[in-house]
Amino acid sequence: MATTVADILKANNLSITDSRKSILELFKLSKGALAHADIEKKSSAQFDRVTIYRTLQTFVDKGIIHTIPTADNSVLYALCKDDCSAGHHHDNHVHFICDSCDTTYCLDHVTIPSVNLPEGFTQKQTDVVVSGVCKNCE
Amino acid sequence: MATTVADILKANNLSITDSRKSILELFKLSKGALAHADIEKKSSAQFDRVTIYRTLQTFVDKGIIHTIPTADNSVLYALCKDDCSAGHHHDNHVHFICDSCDTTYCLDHVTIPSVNLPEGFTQKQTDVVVSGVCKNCE
DNA sequence: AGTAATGTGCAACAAAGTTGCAAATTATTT
DNA sequence: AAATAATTTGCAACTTTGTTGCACATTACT
Ligand SMILES: [Mn+2]
Ligand SMILES: [Mn+2]
Ligand SMILES: [Zn+2]
Ligand SMILES: [Zn+2]
Repeated sequence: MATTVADILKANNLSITDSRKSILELFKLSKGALAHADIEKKSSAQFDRVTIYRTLQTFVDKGIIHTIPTADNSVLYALCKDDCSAGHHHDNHVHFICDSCDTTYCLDHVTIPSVNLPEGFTQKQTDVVVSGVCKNCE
Repeated sequence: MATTVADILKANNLSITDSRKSILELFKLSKGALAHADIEKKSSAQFDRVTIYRTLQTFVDKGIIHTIPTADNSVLYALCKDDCSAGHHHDNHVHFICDSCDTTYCLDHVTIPSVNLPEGFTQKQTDVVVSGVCKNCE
């Protein structure tokens, strides 16, 4: 019994609506991370820009998706596969951006390496974004 | 004989103008990275928004400053201290963002750890952004 | 089915970034 | 040191991206 998108919404105390179902479905079907613009294009039904913004924000708040920092400072989102919850993300994995096909992957099994900070600096969170060529493009 | 901002501009074949001198000076005096908005505020003389955009882009192109990816996807810039040149950045250092004072540091002496990518993925560049509390705020 | 709670779309707005072009500044040549 | 050529600046106009308030629609609850 695979978890449906409705299950996920229910588990997070979110009303089950068309837009949330469609957008969450998109994430489940997508190989890589999605930007706001991708969702506007890919979703068969047409949702208002504002609805998409709010849906994404809600999903981030609930720990359903996480944002990914990129070198060109575009905003990307991907499903949380770790056990994230409202207010507590712990997506401690490396992200990979393919220079060729532009897909952004969550490398869920590549853990964040530890970093030796100078005296006086305390680490709380570490983001690692690697770019290069992905396995489909090599 | 310290290198003046004019020297840096000259070395990069850039005309020595008021805005470029002021903005470059700002970077030299600043402890941390600067956003476009910081420059608009901090520069004593008032420059047009467009001039600031273009100056920053020129400096990035010439390898004088580099951009820093951030979790909240704001665009930050900092001086390149490594031997970067036009078209060839190699700022292989860790960046640190203080959650308390919001300063972003280039940790020039903390080298990027290596990451074990899955089969088929080729690494070209790695960005590491650590957040936490800096030495001034602890 | 009826009511309360929540979410959506629209409109209007704000912020961020881009482009073309004339005027001003800087560099180069005489 | 002028004159000229090359580059840069500021303005205006525009695009793109993101935000907010509110009436209406949908979903959840009794
Ligand atoms: Mn991820
Ligand atoms: Mn740096
Ligand atoms: Zn690829
Ligand atoms: Zn600090």
